[in-house]
Amino acid sequence: MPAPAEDLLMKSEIAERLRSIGLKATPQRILIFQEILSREDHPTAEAIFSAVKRVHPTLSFNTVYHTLQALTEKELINVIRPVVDAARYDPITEVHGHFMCSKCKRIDDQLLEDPTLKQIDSEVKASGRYWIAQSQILWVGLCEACRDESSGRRDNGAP
Amino acid sequence: MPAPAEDLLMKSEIAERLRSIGLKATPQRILIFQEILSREDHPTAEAIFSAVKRVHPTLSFNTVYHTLQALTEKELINVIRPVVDAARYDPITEVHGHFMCSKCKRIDDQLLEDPTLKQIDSEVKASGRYWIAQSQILWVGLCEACRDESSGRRDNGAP
DNA sequence: GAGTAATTTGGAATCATTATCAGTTAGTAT
DNA sequence: ATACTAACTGATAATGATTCCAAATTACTC
Repeated sequence: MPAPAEDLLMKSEIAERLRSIGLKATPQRILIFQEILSREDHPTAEAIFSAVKRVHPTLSFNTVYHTLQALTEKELINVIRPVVDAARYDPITEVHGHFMCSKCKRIDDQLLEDPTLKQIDSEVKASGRYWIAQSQILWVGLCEACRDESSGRRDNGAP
Repeated sequence: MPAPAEDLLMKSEIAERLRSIGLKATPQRILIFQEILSREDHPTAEAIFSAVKRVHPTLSFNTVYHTLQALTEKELINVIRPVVDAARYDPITEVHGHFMCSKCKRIDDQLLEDPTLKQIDSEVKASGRYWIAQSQILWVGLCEACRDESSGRRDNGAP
């Protein structure tokens, strides 16, 4: 069973996408971008680094950082800054919320059915008082598994 | 002209509030809590530290951190983790959004007139899949002043 | 194919935050 | 009032994430 076409962009397509926004299509960048696009688990820079390093052993951590910065700046990916822990990266660039479990550090997408989030976002953007580059909506707490596990005690995710 | 009563809690009231949630009312904590309550500029731990240090010179940075953690945990204050930079603290604990200028680092409250934010928040909380401890809604971009200043160039607040 | 500006790399530096631990203190019981 | 104890403070050190630096390399343009 072949992977759905939209799930996996070919290297050449990714290269083209990088060039189109004025970034050089280096092998490192292509691999890093491909890695992010293939994941739904909101990986950290560290996680992306170790995944890509497996196929490109000379990759430096610094390159991952720079690439993530560049991609974020060009709005090809989205960055999440959780209340605790390192930044996470997300291939979905349209406005949506996230839930982070402060215990297991998992981040889930929080795609509400109704379009309220998007409405609020465009409302603020339309207010014109600011030029908005990024929106982040984040809930922090305990996921079902961690909540059951630690019944009684509560970790509220304070810094 | 005396300061409005609600603007400035007396030391004894603050002490009482600390004790009521099981925290010792030490002079350091009272001063730190008082400082946060008096400010609307979402100060960093560092900023709180240097303000309180002026009236209590032996205060350590560590104590500020611990106190902020304790107050956040008990939900007496709110913590904001911006996309860039250090954590900010906010005396307003009810759900509201924030806007952060990625250039001058200022954070403004984003109190939308309609109750949509609160609605979304209770919706997610009510969904029951998670135990929510904290909600954070953050827009990052350029404030009016910084936008005008840097006409043409755009800083999108990437990490 | 050569030139050039962007990119990669590794190491070191910085910044925010957390841990350790001995000494001190607030709140309580005597 | 005094003593007790758990909680708190403060100095220092450690950690973890992110950024800076400068030299070597490489993708893209002509």
